[in-house]
Formats: sequence, structure tokens, C-alpha cells
Amino acid sequence: MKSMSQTTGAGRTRKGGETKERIVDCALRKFRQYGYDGTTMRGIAEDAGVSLGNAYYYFKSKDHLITAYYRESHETHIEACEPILDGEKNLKKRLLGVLRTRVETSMPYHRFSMQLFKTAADPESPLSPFSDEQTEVRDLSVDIFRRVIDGSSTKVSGKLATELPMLLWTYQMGIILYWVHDRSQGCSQTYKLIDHSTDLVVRLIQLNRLPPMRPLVNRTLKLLADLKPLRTNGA
Amino acid sequence: MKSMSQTTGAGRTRKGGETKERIVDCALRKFRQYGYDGTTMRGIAEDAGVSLGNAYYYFKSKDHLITAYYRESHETHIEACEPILDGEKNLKKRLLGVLRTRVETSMPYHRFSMQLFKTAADPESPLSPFSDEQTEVRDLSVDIFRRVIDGSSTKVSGKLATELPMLLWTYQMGIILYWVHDRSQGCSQTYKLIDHSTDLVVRLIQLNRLPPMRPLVNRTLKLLADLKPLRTNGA
DNA sequence: GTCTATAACCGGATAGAC
DNA sequence: GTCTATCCGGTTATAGAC
Repeated sequence: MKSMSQTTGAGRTRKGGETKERIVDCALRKFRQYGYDGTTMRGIAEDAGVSLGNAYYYFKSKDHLITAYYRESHETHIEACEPILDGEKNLKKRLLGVLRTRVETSMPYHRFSMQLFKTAADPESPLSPFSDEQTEVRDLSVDIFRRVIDGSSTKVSGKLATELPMLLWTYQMGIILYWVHDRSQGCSQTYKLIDHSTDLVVRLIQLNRLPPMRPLVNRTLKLLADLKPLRTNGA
Repeated sequence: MKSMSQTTGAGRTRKGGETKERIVDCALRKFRQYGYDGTTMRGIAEDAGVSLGNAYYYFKSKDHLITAYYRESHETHIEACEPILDGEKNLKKRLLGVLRTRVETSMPYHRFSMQLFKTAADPESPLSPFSDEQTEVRDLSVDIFRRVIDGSSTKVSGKLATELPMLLWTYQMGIILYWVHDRSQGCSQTYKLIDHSTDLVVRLIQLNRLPPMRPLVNRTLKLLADLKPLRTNGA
């Protein structure tokens, strides 16, 4: 654990912190307005009233501004989810609510996300939501799904219980991937996908209770475990 | 259907065709040797003995050279697969053989593919293996899996039969995605993944025969059908 | 040490002459 | 079909100011 901010160690004085914040704000605004490709570092710097080189003092690359997006994105999401996580007991409704909210709150960044996913899809990059460097935000995000399960009336048992929050997070990433490319009016296709797939997912979770299913479930979990060590050099 | 080559309509004279071919050859060699990012258009042009501008006359962007890679990649694969497709009857062994061969033949391009997937993961791009523009090569690739099934002793029935070749192709893309990020010695992790996952996949295919499974299978297929129309503007 | 600015460099892409 | 000249934007080197 190194601790936070990829952003060059910078921003440790009153003025520095403010400058950094100003850059982030301008960047996010430009991202919403013009998308990722349509936003230039020169443009951000100009808006923020700093020189180009100075912007690079705070963020060592354009990509690194993405971390700022992840943070804002998560905060907006969890805030909007509280009512559902607090008030609803039915598993399917909880899951449905969290996923729909994720899409809704991300809407202003639709164009941006389209172009983002190109960089984010590459687990090489520290900017990938799957990378070590994003552990912090990712864990917060996985936690939402832990709450989805724990706060519901459906009890999950066996090996599945441990893995489920992370699996649901991955499932959410799949939804996002779809949304990113969804050009339908108001992203109605994505909402349809959410409805149909949560139905399936909840069924599968409940199927886990049937003893004859256990070997298949366990074998699948074992496979997923194998999928993990992408970054290690193990033989 | 527009027909082939994304490459600007160019290359229709004797000399033109040769120049184009020379560019492709130099590009692929450089891709193998230095990866995608490590290869510059200027470098390719120089090796091919043409000017930078001229290279752009034949390929309207660096990305468009990727089409050339897809083509070579597919040809090498199918050639290497013939023995298995002709000689083996067991479904699992056929599938295993085809997937292993895919990885083996792609090995010289491992570094290249790492960087490639960044661009290819974006279905926006005409370079994505999922895009309309790549229908031609993709169909050829899906066809390999049709042969895997048809030539095997296992009979597949129901709605699954129609979709299975395409599903297996998608599954192969998943394997490739894993391989691309696999840093283990000789990509042993990927081969392990292939072994374990084909086992699971073949089991699932055979499970399809059990009547009680049908509703779940059909519901899943319906969901997958919903997943398709990513590019349309449907309500 | 923390911050800021100016002037390059590099490589993908385009314009336009021949 | 081919070239040269140029643009554009991410990134870096470097030098100074607080």
C-alpha cells in the first residue's frame, strides 16, 4: 500500500492545493463538454490559468486526470444509492437500483466514457479500473455490492458468498461497457439490459442453493480464481 | 456489404500494389520486433523506401495497418488448424486444439497484441474485431468454430445450435484478452486457462441436453440477443 | 523543496505541389 | 502515386521564482 494520489507528489501548500483543484475542475468540465479526445492539455491549462508545463507538474499525464473522474464518479454514485441501500430489502430491487443509478449518474460523462474505455480497457495501464493503482476506488465500489447483498433478505452461503461482491462489481463493469457503446435514445437499451440481466443474475444466485448445482458453481469459482493472477510471473 | 480493404482505395496499378505490399511487410516486421507503440509511421515509410506522406496514401492511419495483421493472423491460424479439424472427432479435443493453436500462432505478436488491444477494445473504432468493418475476417474466424462443432461427434440441438459458433468465437476473444496480459513463462497461465475453461464450456454444452435446463439456456440466449444491437439507434 | 513558465521534441496526421 | 512542408497535441527539459 503506497497510499493515494498518483498525481506527482504535488499540491502540498495552500496555493498548490488550490491550483490542483482548479485544474481538476476545468478538466472534468471540459471532459463532459468535449469528451476526452476533444479536450487538450493546453486547453485545460488555459482554462485553469496556468501554463502547460505547470499542469504537468500536478498530473504527470493527461490520462492521470482520469483518476479524478473515478473519484468524483464513485462519490456521486454512492450518494445517490443511499436511499435504496437503506430502504429496500428485496435483493433484485436493490441490485437493480444500484445499477440503474450507476448509469444515471454517469450520463453527463457518456461521451467522455466512450473514449475513456479505450485507455481503461488496458490492464497494463495504471488507469485501468482493474489495475493495482486503482485498488482504493475499486474497493469502495465493490463495497457497494457487499452492502447490496448483506442488506437484502436473501442469504448467500458457501464459497459464493466470499466472491459475490467482486463478481457483481465485474458484472457492473460489463453493464458499463455496454452503456459506453449504447447509442439508443436515452440509453434505453442499457436499461433493458440491466432489467433482463439482473433477473438472470438473481436467479443464478438463488440456484446456488440447490445441492446438485454446487460442483458446477465451485468449478466455476475455481476457474475465476485462476483468472486472477494476471500480473504475477508465476510459472 | 462494401467489400474489402479499409486501406484507401489505393494500390490498383502494378507499381502501386507492390508499394502497398512492401509497406505492409515492413509494418508487420516492425510490429513483431518493436511492438505497436515502438513502431513509427516514419520508420515504416523509411524501411519501405517511401515518404511519410506516401505511406498515408495507402493507409489512412497507423491503426489501419492492423487490418493487415488480422488477415495474416487468421490465415496462419486456419492453416495450422487443418490437421485437428480434419482428424479429430472429440468435441473437447477439437476445441482445445483450435484455441491452443490460436495462441501458439499469435506468439510472435505477443508484445504487439498487448498494445493493440487498447485500440481494438473500442468498438467505436473500425479496427475493433467487433466492428462492422471487420465482418469479413470475423466471419471467417467464426466459421472455424462452426467446423469445430459440425465435425465433432457431439450433436448440438435447439436454439443453442445457431448461436454456438459465434459464442465460441467470443469465448476465444476472452482467451486472447487473457493471453494479451499474460506475463507468465511461455504463457503457461493462458494454456492452463484454456484447459480448465474448455472443460467447463464443453460440460455446459452437454448440459443443454437436460430438459430442465432449457428455460435458463433460452433466457440466456435471449439476453445475448439483446446484447447485439449495439450500433443501431433502436428505441 | 514547492511552484510556475517557456521552449523545445516527437510522432501522428494533413495540404498541396509535382 | 509520390514528395515536402506543416500542423497539432502529448510530453519533456530546463530555468527561474517563491
